[in-house]
Amino acid sequence: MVTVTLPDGSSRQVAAGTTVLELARSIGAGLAKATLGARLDGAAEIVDLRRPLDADCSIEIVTANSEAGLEVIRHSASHVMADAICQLWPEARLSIGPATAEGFYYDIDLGHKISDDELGAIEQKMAEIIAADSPFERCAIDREASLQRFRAAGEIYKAELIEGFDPNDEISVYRHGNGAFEDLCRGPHVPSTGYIKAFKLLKVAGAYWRGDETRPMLQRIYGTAFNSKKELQEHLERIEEAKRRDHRKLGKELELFIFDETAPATPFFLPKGAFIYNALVDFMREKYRVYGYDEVITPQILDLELWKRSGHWDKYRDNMYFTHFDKADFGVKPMNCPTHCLIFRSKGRSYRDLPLRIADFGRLHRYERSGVTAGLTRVRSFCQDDGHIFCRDDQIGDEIARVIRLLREVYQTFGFPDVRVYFSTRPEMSVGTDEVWEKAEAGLQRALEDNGLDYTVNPGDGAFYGPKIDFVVLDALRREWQLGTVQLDFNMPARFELHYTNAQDGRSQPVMIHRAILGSLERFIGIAVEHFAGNFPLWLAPVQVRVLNISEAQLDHANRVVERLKAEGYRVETDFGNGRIGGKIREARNSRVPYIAVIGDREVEDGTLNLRRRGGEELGAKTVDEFCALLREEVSSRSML
RNA sequence: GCUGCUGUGGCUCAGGGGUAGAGCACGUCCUUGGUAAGGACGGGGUCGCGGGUUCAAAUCCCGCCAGCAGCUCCA
Repeated sequence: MVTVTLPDGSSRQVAAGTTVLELARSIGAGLAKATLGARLDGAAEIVDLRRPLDADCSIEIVTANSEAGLEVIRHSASHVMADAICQLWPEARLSIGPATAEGFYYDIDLGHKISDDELGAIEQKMAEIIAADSPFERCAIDREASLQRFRAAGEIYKAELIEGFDPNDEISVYRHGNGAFEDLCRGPHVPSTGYIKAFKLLKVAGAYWRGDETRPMLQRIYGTAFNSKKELQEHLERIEEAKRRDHRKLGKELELFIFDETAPATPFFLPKGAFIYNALVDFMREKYRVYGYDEVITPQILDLELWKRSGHWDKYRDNMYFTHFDKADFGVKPMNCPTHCLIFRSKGRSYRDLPLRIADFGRLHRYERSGVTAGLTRVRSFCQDDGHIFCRDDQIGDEIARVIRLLREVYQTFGFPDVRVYFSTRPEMSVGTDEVWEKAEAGLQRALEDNGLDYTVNPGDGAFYGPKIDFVVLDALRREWQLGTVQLDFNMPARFELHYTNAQDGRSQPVMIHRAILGSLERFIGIAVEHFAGNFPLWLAPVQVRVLNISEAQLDHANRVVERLKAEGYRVETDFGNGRIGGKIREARNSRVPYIAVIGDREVEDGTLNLRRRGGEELGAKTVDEFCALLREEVSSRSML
């Protein structure tokens, strides 16, 4: 007998060798039916429901309704898809096919290029396999024998996978369709193909074998699966909603920005987009006054010597633009930090001057490989809400805490309450000694812990001059976006030989904290467009009010109202054309103006505006004074209404 | 950069070896209409760029450029 402990703390005695499924059945028939596998002793991996329980353990039964259960379903769906593809194209060679956060994919090597139009045929084949409801069978196999077999079958990817496995681990394959389909796999899988209730194939794209761009490119077929048709439908609708909110589409429709072939990956901000850009800068400047930053303006193009000193020539050259004139070479700045070091060095500094916080909205240029740019979220020219803090060693903790406070305050304003934190350590391409890096990494880690932040470590993902903390927010569609960053740097100050006079009248080297809150304004605007679906809060909306007339009879009055609103500082647009009110309302709504004000004879009569909010909410008649008071309050509170 | 796909009026897209189409937008006129599209008429495109095949290329082929979905890389 073995003792199994259930999540509620109770325990049961079962005969050794009892399977997970049998245990579930002993608890209840309903549970047994829903069981897909189990988590033993809190392990990350899930075991098969046919796994015998040989020793005492704690067990958590995994059902389809849990995240882990969904993963099992998706993983099984990827096998079914692979089976379908192999049936359609028997020459296909399989590599890997895992479940992902949103669905699953399978990377296959196939001479025939699968087009999106062929996904339907694959889905149909999958539906047949699912309808057959054939059991998934697990089978442990011998390492050497299986290597031979996979090699003989030309399954070079599977063979390579086996070669990489720990020789002590058991190797297994899963079969379904009465052995017609077999795939190297650790499992677990659903009991039979019929458990896959709702799936959909989404797209096909290229992916390098093992993510290595020097290795062959395989075809990756993406799909998703859910526990029910309803959940699948909801997921597909989320995808549609994301498409509707795409900032590239809305940016064009709302006339925020354009792109042109003559400047790849570099936006042209139209008046409305430029307004938002400037409003964000103004917003940060307001915060800077409170948080003690001094703004500077620094050169765009600097002598190559500077970039050699900073380390950019060595470690960042591939991302930089260069130019040549007056018999000298120059680099276009990809970062502001070196110029800020020059400012620090421009006069003698005392420990009393520290921390020195410098902010810069300078334009940066970074060469990005052609395939990686996208809309505003990845561009070649951008502006960060950049800042560098020069401080003493003993001020690091306070300064980072301050940045985190500022960051939270800013994210709150935009309705990004959930922030995920990533801690990135020394990358391969880096400057400085091990000792300095250890100190910097320890410093940041302490700051994370002192500020009570839960974080995930990204080993080797730091900047070339120092480790960093990245702040990732979740938008209205629960998608992750990286915004802020805090980087601790002992290297740049050393390379620029920065120093200040300490209290003992000696020389000390300052520490440099690189930080950005919004990240790049370009990316932030792109994210904000999608987050708000173009419905910017009043303070950020390029146009706040659109005034419509019913007929020409109200023109004089309407013009006076518009002048009054403009005089009060509001951004007002008019539609005094000869269309009908229904059409004007429709256009105003599509333009996502926060307030629509209608003026007809009635409003002229009693000196009011007939108002409705962007969402459709009718506010009825209000005097211009009342309306201004309402606007004033909504703007000053930066309401998210 | 790699794989696949795409490029036709301002926008969304149809067409496809024989002198370019729709809807929306735009302009003019009619209409002065009370909360999601009133009507009529009209202007506007060397079909991304360059080469090739052909009697003839927007259409087929090649190259380049740009964009899209991913991969790899990043704010």
